[in-house]
Amino acid sequence: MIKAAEKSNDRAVTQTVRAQLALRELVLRGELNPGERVSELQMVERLGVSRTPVRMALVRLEEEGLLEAIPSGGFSVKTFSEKEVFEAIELRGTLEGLAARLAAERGASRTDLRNAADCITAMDEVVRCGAAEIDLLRYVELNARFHDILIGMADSQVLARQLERVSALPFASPSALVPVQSRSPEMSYILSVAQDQHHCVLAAIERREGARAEAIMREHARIAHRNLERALTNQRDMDLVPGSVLIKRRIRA
Amino acid sequence: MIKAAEKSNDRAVTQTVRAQLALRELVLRGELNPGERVSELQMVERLGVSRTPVRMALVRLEEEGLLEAIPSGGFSVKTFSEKEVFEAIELRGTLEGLAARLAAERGASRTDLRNAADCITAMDEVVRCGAAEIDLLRYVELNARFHDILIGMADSQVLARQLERVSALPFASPSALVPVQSRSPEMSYILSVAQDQHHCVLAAIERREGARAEAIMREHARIAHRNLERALTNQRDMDLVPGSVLIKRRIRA
DNA sequence: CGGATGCAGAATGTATACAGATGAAGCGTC
DNA sequence: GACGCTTCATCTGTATACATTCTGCATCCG
Repeated sequence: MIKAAEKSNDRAVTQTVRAQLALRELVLRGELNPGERVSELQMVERLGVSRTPVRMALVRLEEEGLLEAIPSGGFSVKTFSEKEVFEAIELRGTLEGLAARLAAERGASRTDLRNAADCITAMDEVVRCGAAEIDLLRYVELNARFHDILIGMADSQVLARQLERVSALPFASPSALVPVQSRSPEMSYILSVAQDQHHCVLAAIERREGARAEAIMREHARIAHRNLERALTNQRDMDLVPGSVLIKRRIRA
Repeated sequence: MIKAAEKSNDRAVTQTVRAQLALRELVLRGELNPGERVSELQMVERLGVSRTPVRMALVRLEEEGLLEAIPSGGFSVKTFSEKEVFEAIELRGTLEGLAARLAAERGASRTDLRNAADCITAMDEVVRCGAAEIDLLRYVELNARFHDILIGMADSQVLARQLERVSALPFASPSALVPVQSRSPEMSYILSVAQDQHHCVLAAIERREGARAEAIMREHARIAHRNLERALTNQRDMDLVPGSVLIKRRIRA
């Protein structure tokens, strides 16, 4: 993936985009201290592009929510309280709920329904494996695809755009917290619950049951809630949470 | 280069911010043809700042949703279908519903509750006037304030930020479509319904009735829905809709 | 000893020059 | 007369120079 990008970086990919991707990576990997100012000149020498693309990237990452404007000028790496992370997940659940309801009320296309069904079937196969043998990476990939298809079924550019913004916060994206489950003894139990919700929401959409579809997606997001709670109490599980370095942790007993 | 008058005017306001405000105004007033490319150099001579601030403003307005990136480079004025406008309003309703629910579940502060109550009381006075004498401008102002207070009661930066984004689309903001009512014979009727919803949502929040508060705010947004439908069928009412020039209208019988 | 002031360094905001690319218009040929 | 090619103008993307502002530290005064 990255190789392909580098391969064609001479033409299609502008310096601005490259700077944006590289900067995001730096922020998410915690190589820039949270709360600290992001110096343009330092980024110039670190990313190998001039100030103009760096500035563009900074502005875009601020809009994306990963950076914060400093009143006196410039940007700093944003930090998130535990409360904010929970709220971001809740927000995603609400928006995905809206997407599911719209899909149900408007009616999804046959191809969308079939794609979603195929996706669920593939996940069924992954989950059916013994707990020790589960291909979590594949599950994460399929899960992300299912959520994308769902958003597509709502057929709303406006909503899709907003959901993109929420999911830009790495810990709020649909499958961000799935890996945390891998450390849990209840993993296969949680997975089958989540998977059942996938089945149910698709059934609800097919039957035009908007309210039910919405409710299921909201509850579905609450699984991420629970996973996050687990990660917050078990220090070592935080490694599995993307962008965890941005989360300003409270002291816990 | 900077004139003394402008310098004293606002030293704090950067050229970028000025360009952003001016450009947004140009777009919203329809002085830039929707769908057309926004030339940087033209904006330079029209806004009186150099290319750099213009570029910054363009990027920010794209993130804001008023402009659209052209694949080959540059930006164009975005157009919205009627469907998208309805969806934006629905989205705002959903998010405000979430805000109301959070406010109810978490409990609002006494000062917030009192401010909201005061705001409603002031609106009551405006609405109580005879239909012919209503100070619509004041109602719009109070309405906007009430919605702001409500968002504040949810006490969620993440949610507030998202709502800001949705309301950036001018026709989706809470009181954008109120003026359309002024041309309606049912104005005072609609106003009192909306006002009753204000009363009810506040009561629900006070009593910690989250589900009810959420449902009310969703339905509250549907009033904007109805106003928009009116404006779309009555050509002349479209003048009252902010940013109406961006709406790509379908042919209607 | 503490606080204020002034200076130096750096960082940002802004302007502009340059290069590659894109799109259109005009000319030539079939 | 139409189609295609070439050329040119214009635009964006990028780099860099300049000016103003902010920050941090050291020094000086109360």
